[in-house]
Amino acid sequence: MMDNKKIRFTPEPTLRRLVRYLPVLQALQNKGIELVSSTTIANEIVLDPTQVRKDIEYTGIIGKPKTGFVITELITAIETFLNWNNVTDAFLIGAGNLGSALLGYERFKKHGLNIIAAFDADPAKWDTEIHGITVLPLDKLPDLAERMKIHIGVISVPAESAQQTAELLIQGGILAIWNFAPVHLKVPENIIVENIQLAQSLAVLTSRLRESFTHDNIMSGEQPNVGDNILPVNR
Amino acid sequence: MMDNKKIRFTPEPTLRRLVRYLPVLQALQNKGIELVSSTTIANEIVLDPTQVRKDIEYTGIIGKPKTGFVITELITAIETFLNWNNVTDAFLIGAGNLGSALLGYERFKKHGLNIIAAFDADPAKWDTEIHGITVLPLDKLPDLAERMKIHIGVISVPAESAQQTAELLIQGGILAIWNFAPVHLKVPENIIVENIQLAQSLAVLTSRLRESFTHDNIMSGEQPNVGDNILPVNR
DNA sequence: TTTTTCTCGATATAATTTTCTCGATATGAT
DNA sequence: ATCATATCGAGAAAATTATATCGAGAAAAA
Repeated sequence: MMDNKKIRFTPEPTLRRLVRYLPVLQALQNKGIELVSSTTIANEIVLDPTQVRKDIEYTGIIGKPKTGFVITELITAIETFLNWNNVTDAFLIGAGNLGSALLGYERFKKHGLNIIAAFDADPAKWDTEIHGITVLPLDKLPDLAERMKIHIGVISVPAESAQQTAELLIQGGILAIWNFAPVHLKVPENIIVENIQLAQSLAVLTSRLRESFTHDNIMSGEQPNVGDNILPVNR
Repeated sequence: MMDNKKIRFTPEPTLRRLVRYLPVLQALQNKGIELVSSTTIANEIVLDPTQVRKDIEYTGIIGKPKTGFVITELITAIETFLNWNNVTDAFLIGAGNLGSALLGYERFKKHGLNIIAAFDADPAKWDTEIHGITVLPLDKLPDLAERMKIHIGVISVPAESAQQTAELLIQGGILAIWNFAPVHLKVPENIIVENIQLAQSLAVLTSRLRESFTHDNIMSGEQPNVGDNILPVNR
């Protein structure tokens, strides 16, 4: 299939920063300001102005020397770039604690995601409504996904059933999966998977906390505890 | 103080990968296997073996040529490195949909986090229990945090009140914040903040989806839609 | 008008992270 | 005992990402 070898995607750090620029821009807009410089944005979120300009370059917007960027233009360009102006219908699977919370998140619609149905394996949940969204039997998923041309699936099932849920989604012709289950999904390479791994995030937090203690201890000359082995040993 | 200029933290990608090694190791352990090579781990999650070795190096564990690493040793070392063997008590603020879901997550205890109390500004929620955890009035937070020497705060309040919640936590002597609110918190630099930004994750997903469409279109010779400006323009 | 100042965007440099290469070593096979 | 093989860990190379430098253009001030 042609040489689809190496298509370059936008770097993830850039995408994440673009999201952070939006509230800054909106706040300025609310103050009635029409123009913004990369420096202003950078100051607001502690970043390098050059980096802000590089990120903005991806959206295709070009600024003017001395004045900067037109805020409305920039907001629209970022939202378009992120595909947030095309709201896509999605299915959610797993109407447990987390799934229910996600169903209640109105905000997702502003971010291009509209969850229109939920699925669960538990018959007790079938035909109930959670935040206005009906829970359906899991086995109806592939057929419905295909008929409704659903492209995004949100997985909030327990770890054990995540893989088979993913397969069900793929069977239904889904293109992208937002995965909240703490497992690495094995999927064909054309399927886009974006993970929310709470454990990973928590690991960063707890490690940093340990590291900050450790560094303090080193400074104050205290002994690290047994098992505290901390930094890579150079030998 | 002293010269705490540049203490090097473990790279975040390394921390995140270490978390992913754990289930692989546990699965092998459950099969009765005692030794593992970096290649085996790497194959399991589609990664470079050298990278696996580099990551493991941080934990202080050293392997043996030809045989690899002792699985039990490695698991313990990773968990210790992540500080998951020292379970830390924490407070959660904001007992809404998401907050409640988080309170129901038993798994966090295995990851070094034990949420022992929840706080909310809404009097209707005071003294109720969610997943066995009592919800307390928000204004009791700073005093209690200080007296109980709580080091971690989990913020799951709406965006508008996140900053003031953070300040309340800091006032109570908290050291680290796990922030689920969609805002960038402004905190003193010694405070550790780890964000779960659903919008950012979603942005990666929706962008990739757009990019994959766009690339397909390019290949099939179709015109991109108006406003699809996609890739950085080289001029 | 001319000068000053601010900011863009192109290019260059630096830092970080990932991947590759290779000698050393432990194990199992001959 | 010797050889073949798998694997480690150190260091080099490559790739990616972030930061710094600087000429040019636009606006405001002199």
